[in-house]
Amino acid sequence: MFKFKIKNIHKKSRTGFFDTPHGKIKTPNIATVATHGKIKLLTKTDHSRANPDLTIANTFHLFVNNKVKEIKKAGGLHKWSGFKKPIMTDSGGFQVFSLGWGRAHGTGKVGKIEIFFEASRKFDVQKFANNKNPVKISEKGVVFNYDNKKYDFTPEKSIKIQEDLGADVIFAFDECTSPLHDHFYTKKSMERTHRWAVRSLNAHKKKNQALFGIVQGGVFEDLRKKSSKFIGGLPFDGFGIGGSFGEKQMADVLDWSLSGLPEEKPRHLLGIGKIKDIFIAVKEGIDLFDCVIPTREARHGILYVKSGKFAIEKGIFAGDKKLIDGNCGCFVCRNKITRKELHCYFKSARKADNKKLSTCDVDRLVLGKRLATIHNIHFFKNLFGEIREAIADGKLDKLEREYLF
RNA sequence: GCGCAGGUGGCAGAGCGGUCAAUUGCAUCAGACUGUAAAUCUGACGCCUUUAUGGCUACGGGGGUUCGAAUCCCUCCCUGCGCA
Repeated sequence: MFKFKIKNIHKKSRTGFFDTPHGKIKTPNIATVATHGKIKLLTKTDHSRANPDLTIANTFHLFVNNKVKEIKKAGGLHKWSGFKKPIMTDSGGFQVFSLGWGRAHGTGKVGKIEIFFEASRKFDVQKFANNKNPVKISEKGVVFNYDNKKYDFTPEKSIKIQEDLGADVIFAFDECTSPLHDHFYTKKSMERTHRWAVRSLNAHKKKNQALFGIVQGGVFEDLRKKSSKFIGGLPFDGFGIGGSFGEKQMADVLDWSLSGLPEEKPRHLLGIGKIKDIFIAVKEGIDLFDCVIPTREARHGILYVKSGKFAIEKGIFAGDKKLIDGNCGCFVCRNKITRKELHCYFKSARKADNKKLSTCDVDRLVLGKRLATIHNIHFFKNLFGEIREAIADGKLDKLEREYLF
């Protein structure tokens, strides 16, 4: 189980197959984010229409929403959700950041240059003070302060929950650092994450689940290399590259992060990403991704097309009788649903005069968002199909030029 | 014809003597979203420019009261409802 077979290598890129109890994952590939075990807004039928190759659910959010017992009782995420292909679960390590320093710092994990400047100027102001972080981190683990309740998490607990959830691939519990953290903090955090990685390994008993360790180290070369070597030396089934990035440093950070990992095991770049970043990462040798972009942006009315993404709510689409993409094979385009129709679904449900939306309006709006979600998932699935083909043909650069993002 | 209620920026609709170029929503335009606090959030939205505690034109038309009017008065025009 969990054999990873590399099929083609072109420069640093590779294609391959990763065996899981729910089938082979062709790599490179992307997991569609299904935080609560299901893709937001999609029905079961929608799910099979979108037909992602794999999904990733979230340990923290399922736990906080009291779903774990129910899912365990049903026999795990696959039976509970009806999705028969590979599923991953994230450990909750990202929420240590997104609900913690991310909120305190007001930043995402991919830092923008301006924010660095801002931060260096204001670093000692209260905004960045420790007491602003609603997540308390200690050697033992983490206490989340979420929704006015406290939740204790430890590596052991995260693994236990992930075993109950029963995904094919699970992740070690880590701390995702903020791009605004300095070398000192990032180092301390990384070392703690390393100790948590060992604890996660020791806690993991169910051998029908692959456990991936996570490389940290922020934007710092020495830390990334050290983390890569340390985590790469542990008997994980695969590896996640986690933590924060500078917006312009993706390639470097990946190069350092992969430097100590064994070639023959899969590498998953956690939470990335944008089309540009995906190409950068594949060229560095990343095999797996997951990202909220396809689904979240769909809900925000952004449709992906090879020539760039566009916002379907814009006025120019009110009378546009073209398909989203004439060459697209997704459920929406195959069924000849036009941009005009989609525009209508998104716009028809706007509330007026402070009135609440009628149920009917909400249904139409949600229909638009569902269709957009199905299209975008297909777009990314198709992108990865083309990436695999291009790597095999040694034409990845040519393919990258076709995607105008 | 009489009575009543109204006429405010692309639309809906606040304001009812100064702090009003005018709340708010929609529409429009621009932007954001990277291991989902997100079916979300941000900005612009009369015209002009040296982009400013700047200038100009504006709340149906005209006239008036007032230091000052979208806000009060007169008149005309228009709309809706009721009665003839």
